[in-house]
Amino acid sequence: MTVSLDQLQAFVAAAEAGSFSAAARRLGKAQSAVSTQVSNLETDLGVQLFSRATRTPALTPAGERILQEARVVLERREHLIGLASSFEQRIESRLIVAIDELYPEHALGALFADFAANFPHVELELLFPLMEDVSELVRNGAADLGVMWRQEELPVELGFQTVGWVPLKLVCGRGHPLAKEKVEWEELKRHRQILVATRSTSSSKRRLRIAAEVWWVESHWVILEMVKHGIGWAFASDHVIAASPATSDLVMPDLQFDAGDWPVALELVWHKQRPHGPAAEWLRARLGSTRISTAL
Amino acid sequence: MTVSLDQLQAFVAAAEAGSFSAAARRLGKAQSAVSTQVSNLETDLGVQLFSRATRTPALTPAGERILQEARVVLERREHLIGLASSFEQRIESRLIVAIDELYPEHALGALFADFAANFPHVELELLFPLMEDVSELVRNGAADLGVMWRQEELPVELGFQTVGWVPLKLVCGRGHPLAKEKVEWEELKRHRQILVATRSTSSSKRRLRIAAEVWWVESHWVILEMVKHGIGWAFASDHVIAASPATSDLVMPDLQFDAGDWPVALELVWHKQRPHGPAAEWLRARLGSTRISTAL
DNA sequence: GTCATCTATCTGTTTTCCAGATGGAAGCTA
DNA sequence: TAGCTTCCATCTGGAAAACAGATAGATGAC
Repeated sequence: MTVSLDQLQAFVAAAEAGSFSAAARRLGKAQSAVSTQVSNLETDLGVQLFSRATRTPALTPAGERILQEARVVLERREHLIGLASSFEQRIESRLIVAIDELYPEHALGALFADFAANFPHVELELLFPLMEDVSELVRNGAADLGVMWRQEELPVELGFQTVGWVPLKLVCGRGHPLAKEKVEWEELKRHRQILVATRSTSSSKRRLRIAAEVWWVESHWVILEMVKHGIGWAFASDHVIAASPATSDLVMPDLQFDAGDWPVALELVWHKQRPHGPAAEWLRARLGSTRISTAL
Repeated sequence: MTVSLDQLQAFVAAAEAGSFSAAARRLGKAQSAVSTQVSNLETDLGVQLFSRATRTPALTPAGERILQEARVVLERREHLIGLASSFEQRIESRLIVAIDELYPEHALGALFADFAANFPHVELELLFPLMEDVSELVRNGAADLGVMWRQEELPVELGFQTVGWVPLKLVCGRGHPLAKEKVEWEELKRHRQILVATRSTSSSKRRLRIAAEVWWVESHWVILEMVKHGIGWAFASDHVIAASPATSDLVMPDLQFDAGDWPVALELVWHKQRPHGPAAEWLRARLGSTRISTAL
């Protein structure tokens, strides 16, 4: 009896993704590979993990229990790999950090000034990926660290830590129908919402969507321009609003159901398996301890 | 980066066995297979686990740390498999229990009478393996449960639980030089000791050896016969002494350094991975709760 | 110096896993 | 109800990984 980690990984991915096909897409494998791995695991364990009564398999009670244990095994393996990589105590020559544009830039200056003083020879690259999923960049190795919005679920390979909250404000143009007193929830639905476009297929693509009709735009600045021209309404953070030339033409509707601030949690993410050099560790510790203040 | 369980298993086995060759024998694999697995693990982790300065590799400090984590991963996998097998709630048709002869037989009668009443259709086989290692029998599946002496280390696949203590008494013949008053420790060393022979290569082969000169005999009864004839001295348990025809010719030396009883811990062992049916579970619980009394 | 034992490497074979194709079924929509 | 999309299990051919066994060189015990 073997029970390999690949089998457990396929099993956990299938349970979390909801189907073998979705798990295959997540793992970058063929659907038949996932199906076979799960089936082999059931044979090795002598237990049926999924019920095949419906089109997409559903976890059995035994499967629910085994799933918890499988997660633990995979986590212990990640921890072991993380421990191994901590032995490579060499300062990395290059560091790539992906930061969601929602993170207030003013907080970055002092942080990276200290970083430069502490690590004068590290070549730093900061990404502000608007059209890509930060977690995916960290996961596939294109970035060493990431700061992003909280997501419902992260790949098991990623560790995370909340680093603060950023308030979003709902804005529209002066002539927009929402630029009046006493705006109700249903009215938001009826008017076009302009959202940030991403090329990711993750659930983050649909974050903060409220309206039935939406536009997708790949630029915060262009979004505010469109809002100014009354094409629709949008969420934006304070520092983006303050920096926009359209600021004077934007108004915040008088929402009857909310104080007007929508706090969004920002999280630092890293890959558990990837070697953490002293520079990344330093930055991670600082980002983790430098709480973003909602009062700028 | 993969890091498979087979790699971790090879690594742990090598660390515990002291060499790749010994690990290969333990795992039933070719030496080259273990060597390659460990080498691949080092590559995958990016850490050197063994130093190759001497003939047999020695753990590096990083290897020591990783070893602990590897054990945890393997243990979690065993636990998962054990959980899976607990879902097979079917009473087994046959049960094989290996019990070291040191276990007092009088305690077995009532126990198995209850067992027969509770599981009338289970075919029971009791082994009293004198020439074989109980733990090895359980490990390779020749026995479902085992009762044995405590050992320095058990294979990771085995679970264990202390079930009691059995006093051993030191005996010699009436005409033996030790059959006098005030026997010192050094004198035990100088006279031949007769030990139980096993065909196992484990450390249990050397258990309780004190004297420089020893004989190995594959029978408790024959050992007492030889003791009776003054060939040497030996340890024996009360119930073996009481049942031997040589009883009246045996004396217990007047030890100056000890009360005369050498308590030996008996342990119940089982294979974590093997499905535990209700019968085995019942027996395990009873053996675990029925403490052997030193006062018969 | 001899012998036993160990490790790393190599080779050929076996086993395992993979992607892709396919057929059948479930579920959604018009 | 028909058509379409999506999913799963199975099959096939190929690739990759792991294996056992052989071997050379080195270490260590006697």
